[in-house]
Amino acid sequence: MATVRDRLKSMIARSAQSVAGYRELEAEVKIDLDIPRNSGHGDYATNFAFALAKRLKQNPRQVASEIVANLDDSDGLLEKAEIAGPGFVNFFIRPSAWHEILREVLSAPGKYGRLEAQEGPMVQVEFVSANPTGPLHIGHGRGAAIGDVLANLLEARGCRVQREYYINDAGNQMDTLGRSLYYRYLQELGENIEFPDNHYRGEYMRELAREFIGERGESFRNSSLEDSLAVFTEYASRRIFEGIKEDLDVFGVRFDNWFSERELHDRDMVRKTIEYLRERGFIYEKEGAVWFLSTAFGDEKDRVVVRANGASTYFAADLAYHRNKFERGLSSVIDIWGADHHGYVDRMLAGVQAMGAGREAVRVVLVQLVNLLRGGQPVAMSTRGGEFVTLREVVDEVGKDATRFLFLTRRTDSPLDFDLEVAKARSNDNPVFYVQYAHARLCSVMEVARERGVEFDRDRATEETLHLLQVREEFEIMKLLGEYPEVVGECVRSLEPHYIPYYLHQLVSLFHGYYHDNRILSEDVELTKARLCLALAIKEVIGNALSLLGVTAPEKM
RNA sequence: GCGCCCGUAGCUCAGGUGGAUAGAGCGUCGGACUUCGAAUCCGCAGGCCGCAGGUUCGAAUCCUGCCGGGCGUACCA
Repeated sequence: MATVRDRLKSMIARSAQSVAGYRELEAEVKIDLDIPRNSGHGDYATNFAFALAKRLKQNPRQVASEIVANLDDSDGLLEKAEIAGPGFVNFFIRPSAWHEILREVLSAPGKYGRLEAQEGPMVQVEFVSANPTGPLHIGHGRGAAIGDVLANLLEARGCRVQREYYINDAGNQMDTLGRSLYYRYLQELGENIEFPDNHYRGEYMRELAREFIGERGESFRNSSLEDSLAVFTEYASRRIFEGIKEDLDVFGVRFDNWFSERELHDRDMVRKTIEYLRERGFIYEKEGAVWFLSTAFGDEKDRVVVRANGASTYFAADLAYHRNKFERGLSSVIDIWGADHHGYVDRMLAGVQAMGAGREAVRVVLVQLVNLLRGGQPVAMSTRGGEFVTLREVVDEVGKDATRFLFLTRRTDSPLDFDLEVAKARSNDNPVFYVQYAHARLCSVMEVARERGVEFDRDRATEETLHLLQVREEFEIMKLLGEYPEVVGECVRSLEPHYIPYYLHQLVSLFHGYYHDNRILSEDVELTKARLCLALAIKEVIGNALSLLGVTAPEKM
């Protein structure tokens, strides 16, 4: 069943068919429904007549009146439609239409707001992809939460989704990592050597060195760095990567696929990709290096793929990686990157196009950085520098739910100040608890209803019963429940999850106010049933939305 | 210097592809528990939407230029 909004929208579209000249413009002039701030302007309003009139060079009010005159409301959805001001059309929905929403929410537990799985192409969401050179920090956590939730949202809209993590387990940094462990190893064994600059000096490297000694002994003390580097590199990256997986698990993030950069090199995919691009005319040599002609697709300058010293660049591997995605049959890829990589977007999209994929085959979501604060003071966050707070520490202290909710309550586009002291100290005052409390409260009401022996069948509420819901707040809530699928859809359209937390806050706020002024369980048996339906529907939507966010919906707290 | 993102209430932030009187949370101040959960609710105060132009029936939203922040500008990853 379609939402009230969708039904109204298609009713307008049908009506507009009768406006001369609309058919030619149908694709360009979208029908947009607003919920007016002022309830005197109806339940929904559209400025559609303005847009259409402008294209047709007609009077907006004239167009509006034609649309209104031709509305075919065979379902009886409307109470009335009015033309207002210079050409707005305001729609007043027949109140009983809102009651139908409850039936829809309650008819399929866990399904409301979700679309049936579709056969369309798989969408891949690639996220986190942190180098295995240190534990995940809080910035990775934000990317993890956003990627995970975008994947959930896509699934809710019926997409098949694959979650992938790209492991940068190749290149200089791996050698640096191995050397870092080697030096810490020697230090732990009492050797008086200096730890070199520009290496990974975090405390976790000392711990790894101690564990290495425990497992592998001291025999590497006398072997040269050259001889043992591979051993240290393998050990460090493997152990760190295990830690990353564990941290993600604790944070409630799972992946379908872990893709190794090293594998690309081992299978000679980097060189083959460069040759592939060369055949297509996008590769040339200059100053001893091999260049990719990314300016052909709007990048500001061409990019090196093989350096003069013969080593390929990280970008070359990324080209090979994306080519591999296409070879796997993916036609829709969402890359989630830290905003500090924004300068990288143009060249990557150039590469995508050079490989013959459409520019829209890869969408890049830039997640702004997290400024970690402690009592208002910035905390240094460099992996090599050492002193930083890990995602794990934050999750252990603030909690998975609150951390995720905080990450998701802002546009991905917007930098985030995450103050540890504030997050910890106010943990009971966090917006997430406001929402969770409503859920727990609703569960509690259900429990009391059961104890009192209220007979109530969620699937069998009659129309007459539901129509007992006539309080203003009840209509507001039902109407908002009806908007939920639209909110999920908007998140997917914009690749912005933050609409969900804001929606939840709005819904829960209405509920708390309603709950305060009205008794759900009363002597009036039929009204009680009706209100239990409403309560259950609210609980259902809160639960569904929280599950999309990967936040638990507690029955007690 | 150039490029991308961003300037909205004291603070932290929302404000689909321009819509009617600008919205929350926190904080301040003042109220509401004998009841289904007060981790809640109700109310007051708080705004030249960075500045200046432009586009039009209409601009927080689009364009230009300033001012002020963040990030990026590697033959690093």
